[in-house]
Amino acid sequence: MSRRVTVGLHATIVAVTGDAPRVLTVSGGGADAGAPALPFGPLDPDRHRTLELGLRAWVREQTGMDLAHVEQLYTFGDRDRGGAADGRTRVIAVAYLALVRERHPRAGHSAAWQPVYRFLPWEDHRGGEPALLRDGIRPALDAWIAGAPPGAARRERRGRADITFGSGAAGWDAERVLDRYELLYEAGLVAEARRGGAAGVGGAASGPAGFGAPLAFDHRRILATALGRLRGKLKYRPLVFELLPKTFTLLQLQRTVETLAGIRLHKQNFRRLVERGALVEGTGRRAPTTGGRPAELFRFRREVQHERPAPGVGLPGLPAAGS
Amino acid sequence: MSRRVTVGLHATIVAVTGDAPRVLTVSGGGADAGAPALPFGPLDPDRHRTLELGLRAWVREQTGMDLAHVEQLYTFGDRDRGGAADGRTRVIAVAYLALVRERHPRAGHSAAWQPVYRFLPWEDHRGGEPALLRDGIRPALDAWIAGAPPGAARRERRGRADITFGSGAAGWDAERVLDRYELLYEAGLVAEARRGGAAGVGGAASGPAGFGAPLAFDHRRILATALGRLRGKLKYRPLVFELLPKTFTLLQLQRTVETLAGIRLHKQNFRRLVERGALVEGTGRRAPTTGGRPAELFRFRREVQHERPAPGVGLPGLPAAGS
DNA sequence: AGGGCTTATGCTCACGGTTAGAATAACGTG
DNA sequence: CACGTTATTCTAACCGTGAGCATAAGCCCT
Repeated sequence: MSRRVTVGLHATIVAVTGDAPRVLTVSGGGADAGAPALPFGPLDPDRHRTLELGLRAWVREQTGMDLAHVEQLYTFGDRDRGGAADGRTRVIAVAYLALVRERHPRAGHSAAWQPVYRFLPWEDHRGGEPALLRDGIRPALDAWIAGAPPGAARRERRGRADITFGSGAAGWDAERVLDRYELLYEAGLVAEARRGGAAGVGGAASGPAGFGAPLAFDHRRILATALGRLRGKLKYRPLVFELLPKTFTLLQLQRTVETLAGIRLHKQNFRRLVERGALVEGTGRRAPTTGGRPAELFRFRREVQHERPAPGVGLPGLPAAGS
Repeated sequence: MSRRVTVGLHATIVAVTGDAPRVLTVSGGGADAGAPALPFGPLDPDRHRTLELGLRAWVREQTGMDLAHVEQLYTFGDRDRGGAADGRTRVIAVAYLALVRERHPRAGHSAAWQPVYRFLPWEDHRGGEPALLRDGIRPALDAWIAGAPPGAARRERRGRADITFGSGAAGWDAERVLDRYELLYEAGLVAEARRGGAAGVGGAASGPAGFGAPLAFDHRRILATALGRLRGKLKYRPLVFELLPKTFTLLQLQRTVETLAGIRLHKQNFRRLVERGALVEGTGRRAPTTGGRPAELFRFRREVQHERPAPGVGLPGLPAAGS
């Protein structure tokens, strides 16, 4: 007995290229043959003065990348979360979210950018509700619901599915990414659940591998946490600008937000929000035209953070916070 | 070298009694002679299957209390955060927020309830802006601002002070509890900063001990994190009801929210919000009268969590989320 | 040069929720 | 029974959002 405790520092590094949010992965290890993993490494209590510095050091070593915006997400510590080489070490995972502007994987490292929606395909609603949700996930969830004994237990399952997947009166809540992943995990509809030992409804309903591509260990849970947090924070913090070049058109800005939020937004209203919120200022210049009237290039007004309490881009549903 | 790593589990246990939010403390240790501390203990990798179970075990042992609602707050891991007995152990602190209904300290333990606003007196705005803020903190912050070299550095300090303490155009943002504490820490205006080694403006401006009563280690930072998170979450999660008896009047509910938020609310509108939000349902019964027309007793409608995406009590400024 | 296509940008209108307060109801007390 | 106190109902002004129309400014084609 008397296991050791190790603290792992895990990075969910997100960028947006073209019309897809991407996450940086390294070639995975662990029980599952080679599912990709998030970059991580153990805290070195001698060398790392703070957790965040330790994280940056590991990321630089594994991916050759220097991180700008970094924030802590959550700490995972269940005994069965995996992540330990042997059974004698207890690995506590402190997970971080990092946003980077460009897409420089840097050669010589095994790191690669993967579309976030490969791992969480049910989260992308920009083209309406994904077919996977209608044809795959909802039926499988119905089976899971029907698998509970009638009465309170079944109503409980139905209520959770309705609220997290927006089937009921309330619509789709883009922020509940983690709730959805955890529900699928409990229902045995993601590959990780088989490893972890959740019961599930059996293999047939969800296909042999479960929905979405798996990540090593509990890293898909971390990714879900990151996406949910990011979506929530967009509304009241000017995070998008960490992902954009220094100047950009309003459509670029809108597309980046839509890409992360997984939903489409009304163009004119979006424009009104960011302009009225004084989040951006026009440079006189125009963007290289792409077929129509050329758009003006804007730049982020950093001062906003010292002017208004909660500057964000405002997603529908929730009215914009602050002022 | 080659220090050991330990994971500490820290509990911020909050209750509301009368008109004050309270936090459970144990008799402190550490460098500062006996400042109270939050209950905490190290993770035992053999006995504690999850972090939360470990936390519950420690709290039961130290205070004799069983926790209901528990959520993770943040993980603190700076090398200089204190919390280690000797210099050879690196203690990572995973902090939790717990809400309990009643006020049962349980004899035989050193635990005691302390008013939260003893440690963060500038956070209570129910009676208007506290005198301490006007006469003590703002002048001291002005001195700190003036202590920076003129130009960008000084503007930067002024901007931060304005936004966190609401001096500028934007008003007081109740949620920025942590920002305010950290600003005071950096400015050397809380006792812990002297221990930690922040520069500060000198003792005279802030009094010999700094503003507010100190806690051991970095526990006041944890408390600030907890209060900020709690205030934020009130708006979109029905957390208040964890702090109230099973039945309560609408005024009791309002007072509890006000107590935590540190601001006064408009009575009629508050009532409309919770009723329209279907957060509560009336029992036919009336409360024992306290001077005026007797109020109806209400109870929390747990079903709400399965009906609406973000049920909360709604604070002013922000429109109620969801639906 | 002009028509047609595409994207950018400006503007309006209706709706719903919030703010703030008046007005009324129901109880105890002197 | 008038009065003070608290509960509860209702109203009017205001603001932000949701949605769509209309116009501007480029390109490409004939």
